[in-house]
Amino acid sequence: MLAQPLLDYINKFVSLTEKEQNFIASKVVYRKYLKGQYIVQEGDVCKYQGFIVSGCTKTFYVDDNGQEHIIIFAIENWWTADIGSYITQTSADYNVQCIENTEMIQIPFDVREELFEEVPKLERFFRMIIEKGFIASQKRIVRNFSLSAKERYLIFKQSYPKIEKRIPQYMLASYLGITKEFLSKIKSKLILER
Amino acid sequence: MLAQPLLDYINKFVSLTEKEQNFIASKVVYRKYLKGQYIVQEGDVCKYQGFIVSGCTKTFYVDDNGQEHIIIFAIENWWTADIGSYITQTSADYNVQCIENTEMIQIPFDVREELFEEVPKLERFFRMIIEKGFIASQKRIVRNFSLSAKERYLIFKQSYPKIEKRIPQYMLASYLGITKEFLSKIKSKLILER
DNA sequence: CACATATGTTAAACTAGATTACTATTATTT
DNA sequence: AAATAATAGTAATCTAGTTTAACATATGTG
Repeated sequence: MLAQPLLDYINKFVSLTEKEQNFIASKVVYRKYLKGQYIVQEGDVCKYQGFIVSGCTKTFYVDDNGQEHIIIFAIENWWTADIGSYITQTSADYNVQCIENTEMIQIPFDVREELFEEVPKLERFFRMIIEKGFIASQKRIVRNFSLSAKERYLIFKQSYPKIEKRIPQYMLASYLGITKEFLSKIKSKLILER
Repeated sequence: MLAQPLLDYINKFVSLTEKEQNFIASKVVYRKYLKGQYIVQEGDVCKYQGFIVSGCTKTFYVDDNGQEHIIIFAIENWWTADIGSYITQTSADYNVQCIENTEMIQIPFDVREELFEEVPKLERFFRMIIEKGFIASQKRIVRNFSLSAKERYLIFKQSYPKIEKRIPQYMLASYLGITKEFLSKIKSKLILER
């Protein structure tokens, strides 16, 4: 079944009955996107929270000077959305774009409440998922304040070696909050140091 | 009743029955702290999630150079804890300290599951609360990347005028991720510009 | 294949913000 | 009221990271 990867994932946190699994499977949407396609565009309302089955997305923000700032990458078994826009159904601040061909299982906003009502365990599941996200987000704020760009680069490399190999350097620079030129400098220095 | 401010707050998100309110009230702990007291210390396990009735706390991190980085302030009707430590019951990365005499209503970790079991609505409530926190945290990451220190200062002033008036400037500088000297420079420039 | 478009590197000049160090106010305590 | 500690301001010098601009190398695409 197309929803299986999502059900497997949820079952790691709460245990679903057969019936609950079928209900969830009947409400979610399996969908494929091509590299370059947008899942959310700034200004639109984010209609789906997406669970990535395969592929990779970037969530980014374009500032007043036209500069792109990548907030987060997402790969297999991660969630992706403009969560602020999705939850409050207001216009999105961020863009979500596929940087590889991507298969997702989406939870449309208009079935969300229905899912919670029919499967209250999902309240718990999503609470746990978002707790994880919040903790990671706070850690990132601290790191951005207390670590140098070089240290942040090394931590990213160590934490997400899979992602580092899949994305172009200029996107990583954007995620780290530095220019691509400076990332290039960091890398060449690190090679010399070895 | 001492738990009333918390019950009122929860009732804004989900509606509790009399019985549920009594149950919650019987499980939470009302407590007073003096200015300067620690609620959580780095290395300890965070035992409580606290709802502030009155007062003000700062959550901060001390980096390898001994520098203090304030992650967040909390005032009346806000929650405070090292949420990562509390949820996973592992040792805290952060310190939470009162910067005013503070009254709190605390949810001890060891009654948390019991509360969720007896009042499943709380799963929903805490999901909603943490969603809000996560969205704010993401916004802060974006701002730190795309805005200058001056802009961040002006946004803080505008967003939390109450907090700005209650805290010393050097703590605000720490929260903004700059030195107190540079904040002083920003402020004097702003005065000249007017 | 050739041409375009996306990606990566290097280096010089520049700037936001840090560091250091000294002075000026406020609070708090005795 | 004097003394001490906590808070705030100023200014010179320094540095991590930016900007600009030129060049190099992939990778696709008609």
